[in-house]
Amino acid sequence: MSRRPVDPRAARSRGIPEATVARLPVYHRALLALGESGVRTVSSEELATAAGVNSPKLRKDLSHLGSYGTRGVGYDVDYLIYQIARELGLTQDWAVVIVGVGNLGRALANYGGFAGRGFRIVGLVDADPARVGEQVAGVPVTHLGRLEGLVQSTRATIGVIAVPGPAAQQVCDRLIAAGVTSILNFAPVPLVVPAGVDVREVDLGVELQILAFHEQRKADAAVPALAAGR
Amino acid sequence: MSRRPVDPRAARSRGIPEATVARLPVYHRALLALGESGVRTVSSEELATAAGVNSPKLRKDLSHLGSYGTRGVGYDVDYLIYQIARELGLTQDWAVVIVGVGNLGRALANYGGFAGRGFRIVGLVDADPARVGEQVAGVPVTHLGRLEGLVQSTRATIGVIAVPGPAAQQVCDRLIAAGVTSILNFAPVPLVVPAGVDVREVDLGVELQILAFHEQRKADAAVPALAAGR
DNA sequence: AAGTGTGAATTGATTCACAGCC
DNA sequence: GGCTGTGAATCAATTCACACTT
Repeated sequence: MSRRPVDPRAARSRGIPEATVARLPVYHRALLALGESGVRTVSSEELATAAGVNSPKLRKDLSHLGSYGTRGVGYDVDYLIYQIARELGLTQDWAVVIVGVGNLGRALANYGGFAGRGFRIVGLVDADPARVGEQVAGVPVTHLGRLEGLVQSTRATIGVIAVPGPAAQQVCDRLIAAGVTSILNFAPVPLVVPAGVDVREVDLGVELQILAFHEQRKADAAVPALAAGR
Repeated sequence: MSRRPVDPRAARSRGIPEATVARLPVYHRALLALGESGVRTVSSEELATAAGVNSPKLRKDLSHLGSYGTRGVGYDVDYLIYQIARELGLTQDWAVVIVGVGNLGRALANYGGFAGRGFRIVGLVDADPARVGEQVAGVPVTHLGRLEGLVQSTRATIGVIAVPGPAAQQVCDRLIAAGVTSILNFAPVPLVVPAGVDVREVDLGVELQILAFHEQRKADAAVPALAAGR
C-alpha cells in the first residue's frame, strides 16, 4: 500500500496528504454556499469558520494545491472552487452503481449532492425480483444477476454497497471483477480487496459507539464519587 | 479543547488515543462474529485480519485498555468482548432520538446494529404532520414541535440528525437545549456546538469525492502521456 | 494594515523489534 | 516455541509564528 512507486511527474498531486484530501470536499461545499450568497472573496479565517476548521490548517491545506490566494486580500471564491474541483476530479463525470435498494440505497439514490457534482448514478441493483423494474430517483432497478453487464455497459468505476453484511464481500468481488476500482461500503464488515482498489467504509454503528464512549466519559466526570465506586 | 484539566482518577480511560477509540467498535464486532462461529481464543494476528488492520496496531490499541491477553496463547474472545464493551460504554443503555424520517431516517431506524448493542431508539421526529403517528421499526413518529418534550421525557442524550441541510443547525440547537450532549450528523453542513457537546459528521458526498480524487489519480497513472498534455 | 504561504516545532499515530511470560 | 505487551524509532498531521506580498 505504501510501496507504490512514486511517479515524479505526478509529484504535486501525489504529495497531497490524505488528511488534506479528506477536507477538500468540505471546503468545496463551503465555498459553493458562500458563492451562492454572493460572496466574491474570502479570507482564510472566514472560510475556515464556514468549514468548521481553524485557519492555519485551512491555509496549510490550500498551500498543497498551489498559491491561489492573494496576500492582504484573501481567496477569489469562484477561482478556488474551480481549483479544488479540478484537484478532486469533480470536473469530470463519474459513473456510480448502487447495489442494494433498501431504505439506505433509496436514501443514497435521492441524495441531492450526487447529481450535478460530477457523480451520475447509472444503475441500481437489488437481489429482490419484486423491486426490479421499479424506478428510484429516475433510475430503474436491475436484478443482481445482471450486475456485471450493468457495470461493463455503463463503464462504472465507483460502486456503492448498501446490502446486508453477509452479502457485502461477494458483491464487492463481483463489482471489482466487472471493472469497479473504488467502493463506498455501508455494510458493517471490513471488505478485502486487491491492491489498486480503494475502499471507504461508512459505518453507522461505529459512529454511535464512538459517541457512546465520549458520553460515558462525560457521565464519569459528572459523578466522580459514583464512578470510582463502580 | 486540549486544555481540559485531566482528572488523575480517569487517567486510564483519558489516555486512550482517539484513533484507538475509533477502532474499538470494529474489534468488538469482529469478536462478536468470531464468538458466534464458536471461536474461544484468538491471536492478535487472527483478530487483526478479521478487523482489517495489522497486528502490531491491534496489540498497541488493546494495550491501552490493559493486559487482557495471555502470552503464548492469545485473547479469550468473550472476555475481550466484555472489556471492549465496557470501555466503549456499551454495557449501559443509551437513549437515542432520530430527527428526520426520510429514507435515511428510516434506514437508521431499521438498522439492526442499534438495538441490542446498547442503543435504544426512543423517538423519531419529523416536521411533516402527515408522518406523525406513523410507526417505523416499532417507534411512533412525533412532530418536530414536541422535540424538547420528547428528549426530556426520555432522557435521551444522543441525537441523530437526518434532516435537510438548511434545517440541521436549528435542530441541533434545539436538541442541545433539551439536554442532548452527543450528535451524529448526516446533514451536509458543519454544525456549531458549545464545548462539551460531541459531534460526528457522516457525509456521503464527502466520501464519494475522496474516492473520486483517488480514482482520478489512477486514471492519470494509467495514461501518463495524455495526463501531461491536459 | 491585512492576510497569505511556509519553514520550524510540536503533537499524535503507526510501525518496529524484542524483552518477558505462558 | 509462540504470542503478548511495550519502549524506541519513524512517519504523518497539526500548530506556531513570522517573512513576504498587496
